[in-house]
Amino acid sequence: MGNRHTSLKDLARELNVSISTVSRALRNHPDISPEMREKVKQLANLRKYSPNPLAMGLLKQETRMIGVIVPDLVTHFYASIISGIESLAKEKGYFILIASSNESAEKEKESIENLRKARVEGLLICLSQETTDTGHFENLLEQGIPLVFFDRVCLQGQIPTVTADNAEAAGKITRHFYEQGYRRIAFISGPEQLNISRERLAGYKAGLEACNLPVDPDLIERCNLSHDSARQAMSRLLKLPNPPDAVFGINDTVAFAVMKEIKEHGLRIPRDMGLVGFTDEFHATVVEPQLTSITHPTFEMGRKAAELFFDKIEKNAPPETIILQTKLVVRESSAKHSD
Amino acid sequence: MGNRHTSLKDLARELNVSISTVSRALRNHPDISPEMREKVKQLANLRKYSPNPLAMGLLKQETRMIGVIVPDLVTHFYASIISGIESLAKEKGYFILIASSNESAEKEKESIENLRKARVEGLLICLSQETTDTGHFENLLEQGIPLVFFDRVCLQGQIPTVTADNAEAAGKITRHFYEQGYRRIAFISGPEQLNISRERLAGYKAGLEACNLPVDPDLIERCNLSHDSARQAMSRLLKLPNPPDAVFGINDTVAFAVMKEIKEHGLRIPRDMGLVGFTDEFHATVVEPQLTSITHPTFEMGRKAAELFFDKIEKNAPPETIILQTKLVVRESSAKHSD
DNA sequence: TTCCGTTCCGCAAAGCTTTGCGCAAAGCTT
DNA sequence: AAGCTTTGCGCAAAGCTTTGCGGAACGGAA
Repeated sequence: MGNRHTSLKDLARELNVSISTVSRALRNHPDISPEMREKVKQLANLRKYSPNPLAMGLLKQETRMIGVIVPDLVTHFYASIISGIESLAKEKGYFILIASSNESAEKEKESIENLRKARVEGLLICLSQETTDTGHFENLLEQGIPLVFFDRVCLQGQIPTVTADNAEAAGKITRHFYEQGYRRIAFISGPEQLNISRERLAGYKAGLEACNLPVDPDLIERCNLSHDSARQAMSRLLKLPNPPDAVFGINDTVAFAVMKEIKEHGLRIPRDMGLVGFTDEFHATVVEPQLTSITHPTFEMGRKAAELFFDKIEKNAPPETIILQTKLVVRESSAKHSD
Repeated sequence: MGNRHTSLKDLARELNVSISTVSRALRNHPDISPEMREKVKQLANLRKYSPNPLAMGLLKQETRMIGVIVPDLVTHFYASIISGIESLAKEKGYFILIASSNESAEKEKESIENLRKARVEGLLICLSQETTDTGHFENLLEQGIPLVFFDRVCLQGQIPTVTADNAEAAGKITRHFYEQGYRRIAFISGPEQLNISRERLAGYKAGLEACNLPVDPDLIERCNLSHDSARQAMSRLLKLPNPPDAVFGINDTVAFAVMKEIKEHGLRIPRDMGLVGFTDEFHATVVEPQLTSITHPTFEMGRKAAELFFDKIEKNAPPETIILQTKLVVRESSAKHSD
């Protein structure tokens, strides 16, 4: 193979000194004479020595790996969050192990176990859509495993979390619709157990109230966040005797699916139907009409989540709840008055 | 902390037997009596014992980790490939460590070093756009580190690779344009050092020839695969005295950027300008008009790349070159005759 | 010359697992 | 009853690193 890395032992043998001497020389221990130190360092460079992280891990009882679990890997939203996590992890000399739950509570549990078996030092998790039982998280807590939730969270107060200001954002959207002249504003939400569903729904209702609009249960739809399910939800809205004139979707996927359904139904956006989504920068500008949306600070969300993790393991900081502010970026899909 | 995992030693102490007995009992070694085996297994279950991968790695000289380097993390294309890699890795009990080169040759090198330091057993790489020097890859080869390239490759023959059939795909696109009645077909390519640029360019030219169209150098543009650079390339094409009536972009990002530029220029797709991209399923249907495109089998590409890696480490298979067939999916953006 | 203090380095343990070998006790044969 | 095999388990090494402690050699001082 030749595949073997050079070890301290190799260097020691070649220099005819003991392993401890080599180790100390490389770490600038004062017990080692300057000449010896230089000799060792030179050879180490030549042989491209780098300490074996397995041995170090065993010794120090740390793996410098953290586990990240997201509902899926292929959505830009999560990819971007992961990117943020990775940026801080890299600075700290940590690697991240990524697993996807595929929105399944079962797979989420499985991934947690796998990552634990791999000896990650902590877990950063975005809940799967299905997750209702929080027992496995409480288990982790009891075992003292650092845990951070982002975007979709639970057990707030006990566990550090970072989310967007969902209620405020949903309120912004509703008021924006109102200002643009829309009066029957619908909301396509997600599963009730998700905090993002609940918070955005609450913000939506608060927004309606602020505008003196009634809350019409007919205008509140649910879907399971899949493309098809979102289209069906929109389809139901369109079949209403008194259909909405504006709708906002709870996330990227939903917004795009809704857009398609509206178009196929022969309605024009924004003239016949206003549309606003929750998404990150990238996708919103690709579609036509460009999507007015709440832009998530995804990269920052990831980075903050990582920060919370390191705060925990470095300073044993108490669980903090970070709420990131969002921006309503007005584009074409809600500009009723501009066309 | 309590954060410690139970070890064989813990089990051994609790059962008043030796560590080796515990180890053998768990591995069903015949030397151990059935009663002892059961007793050990029960306690192991109770204490949730799982072997320490660091210790195992040290012993067996394997980490069960593989490194993956992609040009970026946030593009659906790579995310989907990674998803494919992960699916096989998971089956084989391997974890993947993901790094992004950000299209920089420097960062690519850096990532390789980092992953090597982390003791990955092999590397699956999609070249950065900048990479011209292949020295560091040859180094890996000499050291006997399993290496697989996907999508953007080099050193073919020496290293296992999996790519799309780029030339054939580009030919298909060109002929499709011709059949739709387009006659001045432009191609926006990427950096010359990338095989995907060269192969698609070759296929483009061959396609023109097959249709008895001349190869006009004016119609061949290059960009650095960024959004802005692609738009500028398209802008140059539009300013030509004799501009194209169809264009195909070398990848997702380019295709979308081109689409925007065309629209902002006041041209209609597909009537005034045909457009075809190289992309995966997801994005093509989100934009309007829906994008005719060569769909990459991204997930499969990732999975195949992982297969080649395991072939190498399990059977020491010689470097294979896998070429995946693509599909031309005709949608709206090139349907000149249907509107 | 003897003793003490530096200076510089090696031994060994710990962290966890697997496995070849050795060893004791029990069971069997003659 | 003596000698053999089998059964069931423990010792120790190897894989790699760090670090407390012990120790040799050498210098200087008395």
